[in-house]
Amino acid sequence: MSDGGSLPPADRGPHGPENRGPQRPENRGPQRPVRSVDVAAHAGVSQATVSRVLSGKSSVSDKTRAVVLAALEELGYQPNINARALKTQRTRSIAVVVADITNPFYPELVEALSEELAAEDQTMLLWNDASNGDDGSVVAAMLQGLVDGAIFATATDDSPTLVKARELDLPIALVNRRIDQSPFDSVTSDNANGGRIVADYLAEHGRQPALIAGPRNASTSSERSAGFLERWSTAGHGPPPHVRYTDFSYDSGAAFCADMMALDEPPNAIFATNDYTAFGVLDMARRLGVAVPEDLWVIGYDDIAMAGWTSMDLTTVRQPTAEMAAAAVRLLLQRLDDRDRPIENVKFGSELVIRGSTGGETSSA
Amino acid sequence: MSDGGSLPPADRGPHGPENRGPQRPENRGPQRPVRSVDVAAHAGVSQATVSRVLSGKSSVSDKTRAVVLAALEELGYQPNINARALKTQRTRSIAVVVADITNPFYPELVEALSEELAAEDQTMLLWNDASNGDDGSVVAAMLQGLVDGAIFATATDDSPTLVKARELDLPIALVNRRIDQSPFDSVTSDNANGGRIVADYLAEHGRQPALIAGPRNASTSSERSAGFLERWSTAGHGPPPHVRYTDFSYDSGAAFCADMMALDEPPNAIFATNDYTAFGVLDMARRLGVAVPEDLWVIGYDDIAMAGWTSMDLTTVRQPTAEMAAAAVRLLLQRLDDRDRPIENVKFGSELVIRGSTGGETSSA
DNA sequence: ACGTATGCTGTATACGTATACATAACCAGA
DNA sequence: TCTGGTTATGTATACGTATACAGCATACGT
Repeated sequence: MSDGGSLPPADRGPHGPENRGPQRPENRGPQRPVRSVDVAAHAGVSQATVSRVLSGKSSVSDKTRAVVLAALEELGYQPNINARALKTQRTRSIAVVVADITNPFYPELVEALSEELAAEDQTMLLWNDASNGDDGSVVAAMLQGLVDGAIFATATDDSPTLVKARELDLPIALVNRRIDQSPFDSVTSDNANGGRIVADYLAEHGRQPALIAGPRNASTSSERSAGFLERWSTAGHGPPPHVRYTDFSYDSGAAFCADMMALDEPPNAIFATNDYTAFGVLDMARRLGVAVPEDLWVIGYDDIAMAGWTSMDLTTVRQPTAEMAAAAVRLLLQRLDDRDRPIENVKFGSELVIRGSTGGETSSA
Repeated sequence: MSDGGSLPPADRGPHGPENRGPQRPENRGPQRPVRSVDVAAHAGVSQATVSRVLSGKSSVSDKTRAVVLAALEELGYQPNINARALKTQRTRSIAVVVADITNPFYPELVEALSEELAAEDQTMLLWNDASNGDDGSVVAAMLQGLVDGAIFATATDDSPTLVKARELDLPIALVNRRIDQSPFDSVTSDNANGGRIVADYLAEHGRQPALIAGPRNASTSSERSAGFLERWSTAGHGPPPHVRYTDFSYDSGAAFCADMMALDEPPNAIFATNDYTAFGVLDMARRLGVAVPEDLWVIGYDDIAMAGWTSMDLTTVRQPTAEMAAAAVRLLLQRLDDRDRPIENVKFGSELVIRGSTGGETSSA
């Protein structure tokens, strides 16, 4: 004990000398936070012992533990996250990267991720970034120790960020989309099979579809359309469909639908590789007076909540968003614990959900 | 100089003695991050000088600055955020608290907040929490130094979190909703006037409306409905409307519409205090075969993107979400710079946007 | 009795940065 | 030439925590 006494805070405030005198009833601004050393003084132990009680990793006698716990409670101790992170090199924060939070699929995914992370006592930092973090900010955040790892929901095959992250061997998990030859843990659903299911379903009912997909460098888009097109051609379901690769937006769906309906021989079904785009298709059909499903079947992918709305009533392929989010969080946290574990690629099943935007049941299970 | 030499890293790795020998082409795991002291050694200056160059707050000779900048670049230096935060007591991180990210109004708001914060070089931590952070996690995050401040998008009058935050005088800004006698900076739109506009518009066209609002403890809900109801009664627009206070959900809108249509004398207009709920109203009308706008006018509030979709085509009151987000960020950052500045309550105007869910223009400007 | 193992606790230190303080170099004015 | 004031830089320290290390007490075996 070199410094006098053992009173908790003292005159450490920014106000100068003393804070004595009659206490004002007003708030005097934010008090100086109480530190573990204050708790230690209050409990009559060393700071190290307080730290040991907090971490629980080291042995402390029951009596001491009780005293410390009481002091923690009484002083309302809150650990300084930054000091802890500096010392441990762990933040318990995870970045979640999403390209477009206004696409309603992502709020659902983000909500699930958020819950899973909270359950693991992790904090979520949300990157809503059209460039997918390709400004380098996500990598920087990891290198700067802002976050321990990142979950990418909208990875693209050619993402510079992921190239750099791979070089630096940063802990990253992909969810929803994966990338080729991925050196990253990933959680996806069986997109190719989802595409096949749709192809079979449409062929079974003698429909001649068109396809609107997202960009080719997104696995959700490429796998769903590849599965769909491959099945369509190899199974001899009919003449090749019109195909367009764009983005995943509502507007693109609307534009595609308008273009298709303007053809001499318009398709009588449109498969969109995501629900949000399918809504654009539906809305344009509505505007053009094209009857759904009589004259046009519409199928989406994801089964977001809005797909079940009366106004949409969209047949779609469901993927288990919540389970996928949980798996992604699990994979990332496991990797943080063991950087050398083998890469794991989890794939969930997917399932056709038939609603009013198409006209018939399917015979296959 | 007490420690030998001035080589950057050295044998600080977890691998033991030396890292010499023929370099392996494989990645050797994440390299030890380079610290300011490494940069200093590389540049032949002291760590303090590197820090001065980085902060720019202190004078450094042009020559030294150039050398340091070159070293920073060459070594790919990234500052350790936690160490910096520990020293400065500033994180440059802001919590954004939202009750339900799947309500499509919030992704739009969050996106705007995210952009504004990024422009100010702040990181956004998203709290998606049905309890509005009332588990205490947001307050804890601030006390623990995880974030410098917080923006609440879904404040409620009786929120324990805000009570505690007030006691602790934590830097918080409210956006979208405000609370009574607010000791917090806030940014809202003129909700009461929005309600009045809707009342006048409906009366002008001889409609007899019902009202579905969110909870009473949300200012958006209470102010919009109060403005609406007060104007309706004081202007002698007609008999008092049916009113229900629930949550802001789609399902509540649908349920309310069903209940209203089951009345002996159903209203021929429904005003919902938010778009998301109005969609539920619209969808139930569609399901029940009630013609909109012929038999039922529907009006929402917020003018989210979906309100403009063909399937919704919803008349609504627009509030300037992006501007509000920008103002909220500005207020919070100003408060962080000066904790004693007077509370500021910014209020934006709002404007009726007439679409197909109602049948006529308005005569008032 | 001794020595050794074990459990508990305190002391000292490190994490990486920002900055107060000291000091040296330089320059202008007399 | 000396003095006083800048400017530029280095040295030392603090932020709050976790933990290696050492020391002490107790328990246990012989």
